[in-house]
Amino acid sequence: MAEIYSGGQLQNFIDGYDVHRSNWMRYVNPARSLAEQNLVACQNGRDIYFYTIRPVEPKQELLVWYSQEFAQRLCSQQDDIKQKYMSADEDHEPEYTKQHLPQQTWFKERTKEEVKEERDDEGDEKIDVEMLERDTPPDTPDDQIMDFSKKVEKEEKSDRDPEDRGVIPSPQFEHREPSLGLNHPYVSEHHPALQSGHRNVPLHLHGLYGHREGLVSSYPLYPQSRPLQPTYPLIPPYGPHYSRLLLPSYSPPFPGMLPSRGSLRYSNYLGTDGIPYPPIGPPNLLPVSLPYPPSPQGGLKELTPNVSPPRGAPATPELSPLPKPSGQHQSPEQSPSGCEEAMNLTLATTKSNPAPRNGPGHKSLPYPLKKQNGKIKYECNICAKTFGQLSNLKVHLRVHSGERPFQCNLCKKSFTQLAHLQKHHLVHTGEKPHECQVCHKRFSSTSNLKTHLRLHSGEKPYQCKLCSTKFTQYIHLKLHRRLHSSRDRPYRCQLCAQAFFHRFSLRIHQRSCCLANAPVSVHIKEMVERFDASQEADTLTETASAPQVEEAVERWLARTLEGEGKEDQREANILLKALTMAINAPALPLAQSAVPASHHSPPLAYQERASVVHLHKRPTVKTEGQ
DNA sequence: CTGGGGACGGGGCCC
DNA sequence: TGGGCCCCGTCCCCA
Repeated sequence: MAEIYSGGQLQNFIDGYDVHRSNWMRYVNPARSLAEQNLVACQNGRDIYFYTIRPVEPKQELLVWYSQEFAQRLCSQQDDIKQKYMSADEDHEPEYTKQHLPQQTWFKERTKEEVKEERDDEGDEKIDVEMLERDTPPDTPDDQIMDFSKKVEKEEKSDRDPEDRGVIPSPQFEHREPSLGLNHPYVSEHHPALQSGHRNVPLHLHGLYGHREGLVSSYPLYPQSRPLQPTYPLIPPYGPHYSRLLLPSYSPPFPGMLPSRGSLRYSNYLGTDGIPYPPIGPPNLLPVSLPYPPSPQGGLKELTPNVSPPRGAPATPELSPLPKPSGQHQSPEQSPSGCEEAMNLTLATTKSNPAPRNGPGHKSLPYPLKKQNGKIKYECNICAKTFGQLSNLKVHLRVHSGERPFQCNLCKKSFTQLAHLQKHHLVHTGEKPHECQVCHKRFSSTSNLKTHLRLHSGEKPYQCKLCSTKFTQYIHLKLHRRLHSSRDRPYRCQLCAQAFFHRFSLRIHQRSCCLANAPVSVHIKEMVERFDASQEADTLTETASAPQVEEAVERWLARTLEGEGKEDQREANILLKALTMAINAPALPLAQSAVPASHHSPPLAYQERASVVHLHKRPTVKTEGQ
């Protein structure tokens, strides 16, 4: 039997005593061990459901696992029940005595006697249903739970013969079929709302997670729309099959994602809100289908959380973050009873302080605060970077700590942010949500789409400052820059150590800038450098005459400033004159290079105009160093 | 070598 | 407080 609570009030109970009114669920055996379990009972609204936590092969017995302690508690509660009967409301006491007292002893009597007659292969514990007290909104849509049934139905078509006790074909878990819930045996005919005799039944077989555990009060934390949560400590942390088959409607969107770095510690992730896993991404990002390779981590041991997730946490931890590297582990194997111990650990970890954090960024909490422009800034104590919000800083700290809590189970890549993992998953799904409105080519990210759009707009924001070649992507500029740096520049200035590809470039450099007033000749110096690396300069021989160099400079300037505005063209002409003067200036003996620059300054006007050219550079063009 | 696309990292900001 | 979304930037691969 099971009690159904809503809003903390007992609404009804489900009694599977009468075999003629009960359905198959009353016959499901308890598992003898956690590993044997393949069913979990849960409450949705007024109904109790079983759902599978691992694939169930044909003819395989369905087993709901209950802990030893739970069974003992159930038995010990019989005394409590009797006492409650004695003190029950007078209006109902007679009916209880008449109608329900036999059911109180049912657990003991039936499990040891009646059931023995019905079944040959029984264990000692005979508990049909786990009692849950989930305060599920009555209007919770059915499709919010157990959508996996549809998948299962496709995969397994097997016998639905109710007489085939314990060997329950998966389709029988189809939640849309009312006859498959545990409510069916009795509630339809004996619903307390319809039968006054069943109201306020003082049964308190609360089970593992009754009020005495102090956990029920956390349920209202879940939003109304949040679907049913499984009874967590009864759910072993199985691998991929588990995540695929279970409650996908509120499972993470990408079943392939399993935290696999070490063992799971939900308490670390839960924080204070009790929400056991990250919200699901937008529906349009859900993969249509996913390959589902078996977990390379193997079986239960590797995937078993060392600390059970808090009650109400989902059965699917795929998108839960990986454990922080600093926590202490305790595997279920270490505990006398993995389930109960896990529950206790959960309680302890959720109530106490989280595990201390190690590593950089975690030492000097609380985070240092700065005030900038009247706003509080949170400063990273590693790199001194400031953030407007503490949450941003916390995410940032993962950069220093190396923590990458979100791991893709398909390729084992891990990420610092869930969003990155979600974006990454598009690699596996092949989904490309972003479409170019011009050519309708699709891209997986907005960034890549934006880069692509430059092809249509002609925008080339990255420009080489040496040869003025423009690129649509920065990486192209960087690769291009290697061309300049990889070549030998044999002609080096004795004054500033700047080297040039061409002798005439060095000559222009020395006559125009190195010997000129430094503040105003910087741009000239840069222009000479760019010209030196240009294709126009490459076409010249080292013995080129001054007019030839002048002509090359003219061509280069024209090409460089092609498409620029009139103002830039005018400035280019002035710059050309400055360079031309330098080209045609008499050769300076090297000894004169030591002469103070002011003695050899080019006309001031030229230098000033050159600076103007620099100012008129288009801001959208990013050259090196910008 | 250039150009194009894919993938990913980091951070800002809103809710 | 943390998730979600968005943006920018960077790197890699390949034609």
